[in-house]
Amino acid sequence: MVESEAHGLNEVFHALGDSTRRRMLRDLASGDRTVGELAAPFDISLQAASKHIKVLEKAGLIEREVKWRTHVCRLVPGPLASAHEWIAFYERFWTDRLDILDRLLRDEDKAKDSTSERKPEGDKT
Amino acid sequence: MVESEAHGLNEVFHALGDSTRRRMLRDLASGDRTVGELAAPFDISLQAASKHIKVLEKAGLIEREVKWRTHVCRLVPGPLASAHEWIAFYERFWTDRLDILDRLLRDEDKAKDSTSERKPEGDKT
DNA sequence: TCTTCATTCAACAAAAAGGTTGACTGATAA
DNA sequence: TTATCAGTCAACCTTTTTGTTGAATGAAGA
Repeated sequence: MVESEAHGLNEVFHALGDSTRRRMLRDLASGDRTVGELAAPFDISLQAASKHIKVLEKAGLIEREVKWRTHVCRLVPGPLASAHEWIAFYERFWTDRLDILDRLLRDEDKAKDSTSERKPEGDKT
Repeated sequence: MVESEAHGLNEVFHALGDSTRRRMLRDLASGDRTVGELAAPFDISLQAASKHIKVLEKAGLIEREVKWRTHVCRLVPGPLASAHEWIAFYERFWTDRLDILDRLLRDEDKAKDSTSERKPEGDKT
């Protein structure tokens, strides 16, 4: 799992790496939207918005249903779940690590009090 | 919360949108690594790898401790947690939506058998 | 028939991303 | 003293991204 699913993750994370697109997803979370509706909040051309939508589509995050002249977009949950899993895995991984580190440091502090050098790790304003 | 934290998210998601960098994070999850060690698995120049590392650093995903000539890199959990939260929020949101949609469609199927067209939609905002 | 309208397509420009090579750094080992 | 060695910095190139404007589409409505 760890890295074998590199296929879609590039596209998904890339799609999420832009606030315009994240905003579009937010709007879509409230209900389906046409291309024009998705584009409306932004101060960019419809064509530019259309490209953003295509990025989301390519990442598989949304689908569109073409009802003649209007294209209705809708969220697709799958790919976000992959990204979610990826992050969850690593987050857990290094949360554990930090936990262990923390315990080690505490033990160390307890064992020897002042030896050679301390390695604070938890103070930087 | 929803979109006010757009600041670091762009950088974090962008950093995650590249498999080289994700692989570096994976390696870092097993323990701290020098720049050279992080670069080793890849068939790119050290300088290119150094740039990737800087992207991770700019996103706040890693920190480095410079021990004279060698730079030791270490994971930082915070930013990934933000990304995690962002995704978790939306995932829940539209999982719920799909759930509701599913129920609506099932009810609709049950109520009227064949009418004209479904038009789910249950929201505003 | 002719206009309308939502959207894409095409061509272009500017900026960012990702890669390369070459030069620099400066304590330490020889 | 001099070479080494990990890593950065700088300049450069190519590809991708993001935006622009202008034109095409083609059913529906006048």
